[in-house]
Amino acid sequence: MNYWLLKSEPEVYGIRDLKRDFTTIWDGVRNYQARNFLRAMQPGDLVFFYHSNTSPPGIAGLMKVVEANLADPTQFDSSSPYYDQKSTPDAPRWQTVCVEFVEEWAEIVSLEQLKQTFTPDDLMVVRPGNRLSVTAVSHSTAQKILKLANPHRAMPAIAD
DNA sequence: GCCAACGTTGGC
DNA sequence: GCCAACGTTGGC
Repeated sequence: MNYWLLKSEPEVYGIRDLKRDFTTIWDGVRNYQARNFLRAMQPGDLVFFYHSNTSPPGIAGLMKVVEANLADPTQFDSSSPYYDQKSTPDAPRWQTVCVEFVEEWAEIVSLEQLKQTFTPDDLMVVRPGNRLSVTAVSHSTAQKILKLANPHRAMPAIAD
C-alpha cells in the first residue's frame, strides 16, 4: 500500500464535493509526470487531498484508490477541454484512478505547517513553484502528516 | 494582481 | 535539436 497526494482547487472540486459524491474519477490530468504517478496507483492506496489556489492552501482530508488504471473518459470527449485528438479507446494516452472519500479533517493541515515540518525532498508540494498535481508520498512522511492531522490518532487511518 | 516556476509550442 | 516566446499554475 502506497501514499499519494492529489491537488485540486476547492472552488472547482474540493473534499466536500467528494464527500457528497463519495467516489469520483480523477480526470483531466494532462501532464506526463503526473500521469505516470497515476498509472502507478493501486487499489487500497491512500491519497491526501490537497486544496490548492485557496486560502489557506493545504491538505483537507484523505481518500482511497478504489479502481486503478482507468482510461480518462474526457480524452475521448470532443466537447471537453481535456479532449485529446491523438487518443483512441484502443490506445488511450491518459490513465487515471477512481477514488473514494475516506475522511475530511476537522482542520486543514496548511502548507505553512507542511513547510515547517518537511523539506522539498520529503514532500514535493512544499517545493517553491511546485506545479505537479499528482505526487508520491513516502510512508514515513505520510505517517507524520497523519499525526499533524490528528495528534491523538493512535494509528494511521486505514479504511477496511 | 504580481510573479516565479516550468511545461509546451513553434521557428529556425 | 535548440531555445525564445508564451501560457498556466498557484503561492503570496
